[in-house]
Amino acid sequence: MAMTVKERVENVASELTASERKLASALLADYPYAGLVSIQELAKRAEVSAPSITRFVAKIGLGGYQEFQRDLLLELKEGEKSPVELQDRGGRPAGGYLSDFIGRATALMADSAQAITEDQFARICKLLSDPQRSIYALGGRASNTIAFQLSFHLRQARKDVFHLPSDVETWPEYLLRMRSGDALFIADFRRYQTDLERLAEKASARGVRIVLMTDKWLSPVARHAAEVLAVPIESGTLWDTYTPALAVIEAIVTRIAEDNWEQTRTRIRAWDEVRIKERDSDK
Amino acid sequence: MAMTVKERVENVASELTASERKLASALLADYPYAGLVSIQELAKRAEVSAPSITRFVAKIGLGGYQEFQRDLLLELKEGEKSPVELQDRGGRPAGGYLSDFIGRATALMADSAQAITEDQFARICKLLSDPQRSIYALGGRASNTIAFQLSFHLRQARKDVFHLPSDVETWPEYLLRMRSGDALFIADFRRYQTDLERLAEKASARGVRIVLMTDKWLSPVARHAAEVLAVPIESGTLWDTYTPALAVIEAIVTRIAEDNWEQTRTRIRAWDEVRIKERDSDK
DNA sequence: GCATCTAAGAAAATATTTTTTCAGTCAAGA
DNA sequence: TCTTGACTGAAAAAATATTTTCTTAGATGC
Repeated sequence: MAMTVKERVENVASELTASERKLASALLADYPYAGLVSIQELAKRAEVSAPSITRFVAKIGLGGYQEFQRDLLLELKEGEKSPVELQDRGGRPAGGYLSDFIGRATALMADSAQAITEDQFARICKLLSDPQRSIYALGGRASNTIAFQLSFHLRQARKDVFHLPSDVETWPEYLLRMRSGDALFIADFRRYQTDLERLAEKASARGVRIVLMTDKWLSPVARHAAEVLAVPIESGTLWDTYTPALAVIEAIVTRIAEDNWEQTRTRIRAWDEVRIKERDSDK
Repeated sequence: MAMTVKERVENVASELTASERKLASALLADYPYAGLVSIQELAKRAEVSAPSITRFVAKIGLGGYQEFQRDLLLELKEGEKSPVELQDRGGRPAGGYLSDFIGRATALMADSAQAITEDQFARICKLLSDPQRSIYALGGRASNTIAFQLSFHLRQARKDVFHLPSDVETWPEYLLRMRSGDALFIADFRRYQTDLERLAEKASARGVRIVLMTDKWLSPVARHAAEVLAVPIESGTLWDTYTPALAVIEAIVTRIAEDNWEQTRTRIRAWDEVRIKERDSDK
């Protein structure tokens, strides 16, 4: 599938029949959108019959109209990404490595604001700040640090925040402690961990509301989740970045801290005092 | 068709059910392409049933899945033509809390590319990838997670990476192990921890090269550091964000992984194998 | 002018997709 | 604890899309 549809058409251009040429013109005139409608509509627009299209598609070496459309769609998706997004948005194309990387991350982050509605954001903040519920959090191997950022800051704003250790052995203990209505925050990006799905399943069975942060391919945990935060991350590539995920998490904890400012301040102060006392007693 | 599909989704966001929200996330995470596949495929990807999609489409005020796809296609076609409009639509200036927050973070991140020269970046990458040296890392209370991101990924690309525990008591042990020429990565943002400065001082005395990541007010650790990465962070405010710091760290580890790709791949594979074996023996 | 062949569309057959119906499940409230 | 109501997905039904078959029209060579 190294060939684009357009290339395929050009390759066979010389051996096309009259109506096939008509079709090719119509397709190339509004490429690739013309090919993304139903075969009948395309037939009408190109003023040929549907069977001619089927034959045409076979002629350019594709298995059928569906495959043809799938290919066009993939091209479209790819095309959008590389030339436009990577160069245009990322700023200096000839910049250095660092500014290049940061350019990409910046673009992705801007996207993440789009991918999550304010409504969902508000709902999740409300859920995680509800003092009636206990909050449990954890993440996958690489994303655990991100999840930890959430529990760390959340702990400053409210009580009953628990971060599950990575060690699977300890999970049952936490599971038993979870009560219906509690919330479990899970960050899981590719490559997904089956451990997490099992955990989610059991927690979900106990009536725990699961908030999942994942990438666009959706972790299997999504099956059990009440809320899915899908952040746009080029997860799985060497060019990974978790910055959009971090930004969303920071937005959540900041919002919660703001809304419960009095309480947060009190908690931080109390916490500081304990820390200072401990240190003094060390001396 | 004055409304885009995305707008429609946002309009009804508050009255969506659990699986509809899941669907909305999946759609927005890969908008609009996610919606251009068959209803069944979308159902599979979003982990909901096809009927739920039909109901969802009706809920956002469209006549059916076909109409939904037609609209998405039209948007795509339009959007391609005028990038200006796309930008206009996307970045609501009067957006909500989340987009506001992300907007700030994005701006800060763009700045951070400016604040660090490519030269310094390259120097640090070289230092941290040098197999002759051992690498030690840690961070302050809040920034430890960020530092951890560095040691976690660095560990995949090379040997001899150690993350110091938060517990001060254990530090002397690590200090004694450090040798002249080793590198110590410290992340320290306001409010600074005096612990860290003492650690830096002792390490520095042993000939350890210290790389400091801090904010523009410069942690006291800077005194002993060979390299200071000052990332623009509104540290100390309620509106904190570590995203620029994370971006820089990710850029560093990505660069190092790329430069030592063969080795990194080998290490990751070996690592995976051990993990899988462990899991198997659990059974 | 006739036979023959290719190409194209109509219609039928097939495959696929979309929608509706319906029964089970789960959470919230009495 | 029980009831109620809303949500959900499995399965069936309906609609639609795609492909195949078959017939006709037109071109070409004899």
